[in-house]
Amino acid sequence: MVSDSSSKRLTIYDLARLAETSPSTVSAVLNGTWQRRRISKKLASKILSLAQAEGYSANMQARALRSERSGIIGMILPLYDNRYFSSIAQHFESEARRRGLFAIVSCTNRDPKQECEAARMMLAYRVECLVCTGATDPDTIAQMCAESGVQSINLDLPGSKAPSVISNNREGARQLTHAILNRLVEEKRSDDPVLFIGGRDEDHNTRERIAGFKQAREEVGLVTAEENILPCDYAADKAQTALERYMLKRSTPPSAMFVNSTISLEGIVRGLQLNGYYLDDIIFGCFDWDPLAAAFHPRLMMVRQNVIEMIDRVFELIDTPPQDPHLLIEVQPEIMGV
Amino acid sequence: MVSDSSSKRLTIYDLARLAETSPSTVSAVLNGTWQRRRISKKLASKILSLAQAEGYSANMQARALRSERSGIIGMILPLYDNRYFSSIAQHFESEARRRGLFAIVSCTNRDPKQECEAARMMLAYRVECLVCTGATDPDTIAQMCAESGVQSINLDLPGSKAPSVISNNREGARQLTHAILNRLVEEKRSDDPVLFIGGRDEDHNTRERIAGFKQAREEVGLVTAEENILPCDYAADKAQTALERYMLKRSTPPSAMFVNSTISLEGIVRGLQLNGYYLDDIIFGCFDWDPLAAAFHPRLMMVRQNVIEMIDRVFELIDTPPQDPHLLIEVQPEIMGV
DNA sequence: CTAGCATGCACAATCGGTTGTGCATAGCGT
DNA sequence: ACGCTATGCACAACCGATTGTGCATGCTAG
Repeated sequence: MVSDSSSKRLTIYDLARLAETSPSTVSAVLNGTWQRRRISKKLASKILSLAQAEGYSANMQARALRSERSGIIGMILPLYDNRYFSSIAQHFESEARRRGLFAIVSCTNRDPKQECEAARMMLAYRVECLVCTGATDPDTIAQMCAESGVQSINLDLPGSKAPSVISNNREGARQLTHAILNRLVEEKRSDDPVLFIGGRDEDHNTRERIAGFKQAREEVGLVTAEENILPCDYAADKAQTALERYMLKRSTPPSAMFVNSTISLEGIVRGLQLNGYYLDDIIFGCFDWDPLAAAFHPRLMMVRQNVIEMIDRVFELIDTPPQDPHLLIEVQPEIMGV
Repeated sequence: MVSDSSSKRLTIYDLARLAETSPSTVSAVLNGTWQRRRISKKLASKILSLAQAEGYSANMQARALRSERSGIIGMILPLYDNRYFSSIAQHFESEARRRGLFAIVSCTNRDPKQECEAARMMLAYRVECLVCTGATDPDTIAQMCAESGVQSINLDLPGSKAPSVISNNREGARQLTHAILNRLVEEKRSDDPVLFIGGRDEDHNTRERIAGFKQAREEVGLVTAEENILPCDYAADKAQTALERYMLKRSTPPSAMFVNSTISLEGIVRGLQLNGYYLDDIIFGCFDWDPLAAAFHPRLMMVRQNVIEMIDRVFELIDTPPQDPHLLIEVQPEIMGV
């Protein structure tokens, strides 16, 4: 490693001087097109070993500028801090890496303005594709991408201007609800009501989950009272107060609850603990997955969305872009702890 | 919005044609140096509104290439999937955004090879600074950065070739241990042993935490037997089997445990549940923070590292790079649930 | 002996910005 | 009327790669 004392980094021009050849030849060798350009094997290996020895690393900005390919793929994400979104980020990254792409992920706090701003930044950095995860307003972003000629894909929440990959929320909710109801039967409490709590009723996923919940109950001959459906938003505090308000009318907590995310579960559990209720007898079904929570509670069943398959589907869409922007791919989640 | 049907994006040359001026003028106006270049206010606002109307967005690759400033700041991270690391990523991102920088975060699975590879990529994209979080081998990366003339900073785990920002692990552990011991006294079980479990004894943080643990016990006149210190690595399975092996000699679980991360806690709780032990009486102190876990267990105390302050310190170091690469900044964590 | 092709490489334009410099014109003082 | 400065902008070089094209040279075939 000769690394100049000058902090300037090596360019193909430096390598060309060192190898006594031309920059274009160095470029061809380093980006693998040298056979097509009929560079001799001898010169090629000379340049390669030189580059190695000197620790050359290509300036991606220059490459991107000239080749019109940034090598970057972007994702916007609501939050990192739950197992679902963080594993989405993680798999997205490693899958991108496997394909020689550099993944950049931006966290937008479920805020449409931040989503737009992040998308604008990503487009400025000339991402080759933008994956829009759990966006509150996916269509605006899809529109921005389309105007820049950049492919976009929706993940977790569907949109109408770009293909979408989501979980089969209805079927997952149906299965989770059946699991809850079976557990009630096993424990001879089949007449007790089940409370659905958490999520937003404007949001596609919540609506589907409510539909699955009702459908499962219908399938065993139960009708669902609207008062037992509480889409009070996701936040822990909202869920906690919603439950407290619900319980004003009754003296005991519901024997079973369908909780629409771990963050809602957090509020609910905290509220019940604070009020001195014994938790272990309550049957929880949570449409989300957190192994630490699952370890703590014996009657907690969880839906684990199939992140690996979802990310695979996303990259398949990237490889062969579909014609239909309404394309909706639903991936089956798994019920844990039944 | 006139957006050409041609998918080509607008450049300063297009804007110059539209505004009947020169590209250099457009550039000066758009990057704010127009006053210094004595462009008339009239022309400036004409160009600005044109850029707005046409939805111009600068090509960051071109800008970075010419100005030698990518506007990118990088971070490598072991994992996303716990509250500590995910909030590090989240605050890093928003703080970077506040400073007009674009954050890119890469997940390296505690694997030195992946860490190196990610650092290489980041350097190829000409990050202006690299923050190295919880790296297994921070010095190698600091070395790579130094050779490229890029500033680097260690976070969470210290290194010797770049300044480091970490939690005050020893003091945090000392306080957590005191909290555990106080609880034992309150519950009249002060003679029961306390088990330290989880972490790696090669790792700086674990060593410090063990030291803090022992120190706290010493301060109340207790000596710590080495058999009660089990740095069995972080993974859930490792912790589970380590605890099971430990319990072969005794019939009941320890009344109190100092658990060195939520991932270890997961294995321990799961193991105890599987073996039918009643958890709620066990006092847990966990050097990590997870509000959902905290909601579930009444006797779980947790250490919440002060991520916001740590990230602030990191950016202060970026703003005014210190001369001494051995600089170690320790941030006080907070004990939750005492 | 020479046309013709393959081989091996160098030249130069280009991507889209940034920035040092230079050149008009206008305004001002004397 | 003349010189001087201030104003307002355009020119062109450059950042570091990629890539179409062209020019020697060597070899083969006729």
